Amino acid sequence: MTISEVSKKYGLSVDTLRYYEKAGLIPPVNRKENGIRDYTETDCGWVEFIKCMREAGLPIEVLTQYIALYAKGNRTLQQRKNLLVTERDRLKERIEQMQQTLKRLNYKISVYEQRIVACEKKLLK
Amino acid sequence: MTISEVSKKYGLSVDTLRYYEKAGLIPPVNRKENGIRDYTETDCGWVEFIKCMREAGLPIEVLTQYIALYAKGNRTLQQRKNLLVTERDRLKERIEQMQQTLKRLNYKISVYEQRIVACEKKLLK
DNA sequence: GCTTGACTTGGAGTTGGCTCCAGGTATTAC
DNA sequence: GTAATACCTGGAGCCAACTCCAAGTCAAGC
Repeated sequence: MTISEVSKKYGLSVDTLRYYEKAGLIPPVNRKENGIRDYTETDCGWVEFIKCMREAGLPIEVLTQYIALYAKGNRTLQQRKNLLVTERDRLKERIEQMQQTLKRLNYKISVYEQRIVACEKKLLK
Repeated sequence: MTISEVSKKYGLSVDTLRYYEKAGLIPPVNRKENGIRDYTETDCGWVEFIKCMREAGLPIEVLTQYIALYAKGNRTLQQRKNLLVTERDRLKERIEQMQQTLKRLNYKISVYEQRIVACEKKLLK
């Protein structure tokens, strides 16, 4: 799979895909003899994973670390797990806070609705 | 209340507080004759509100718009409500996606736990 | 009356995360 | 064979959101 196909498939620009690889967010992508990227299923899997994690707000630095640990093989299982736990907890926190804010926005909107109705009544008098 | 007191109270740097005001994220803060900021309860309320919205990821530009509409008075009620509804919907979307990612991380962590246990067993043999 | 410390401003600098560009190579289409 | 197209690289540029800095004002304490 070429880079532009992967780009379309996941909605990431080719620049972003190359950037992710250079930055070590995904393991080095398979190449053809001429040096052109030829994404395997596995490569695509990484792209999808990283896209998902980035969208949830995990910082690039952390993901880079994760991939670096992954590259070191089985002896980093525990460290990788710890990293994921830390990020999971962070994410949970953020979600909870955002849920509070969602409630607040909903309440604020309902107050606006009441005020708008009240305003309209006034105008009709 | 001085800017440094507000800074401590809400955990925002004084630079950020001034930046927020200059950028129009909060309405102009009350001043003493000598030009020094003297935050009223109302000013503090705005700071708290904006802090909350920023933490939930609402962009500065949107919040600036909201404040600009607010400054125009009652005739912008509907527009302000619309803006809040848009942002509420966006936020809801983001939360749902993050919840998916949270699940995924939890699953991934559980797989790691199994693999770590398996590894330890192997070593004990 | 002079130092200290908290405030003021405008503007420059930084960070994270892309995004764009110039210059080059390789394959395909005519 | 040459033009178009898709890829490559290193590095510069850009945007959002702060963060820092220099130069100045002012009140309080010694």
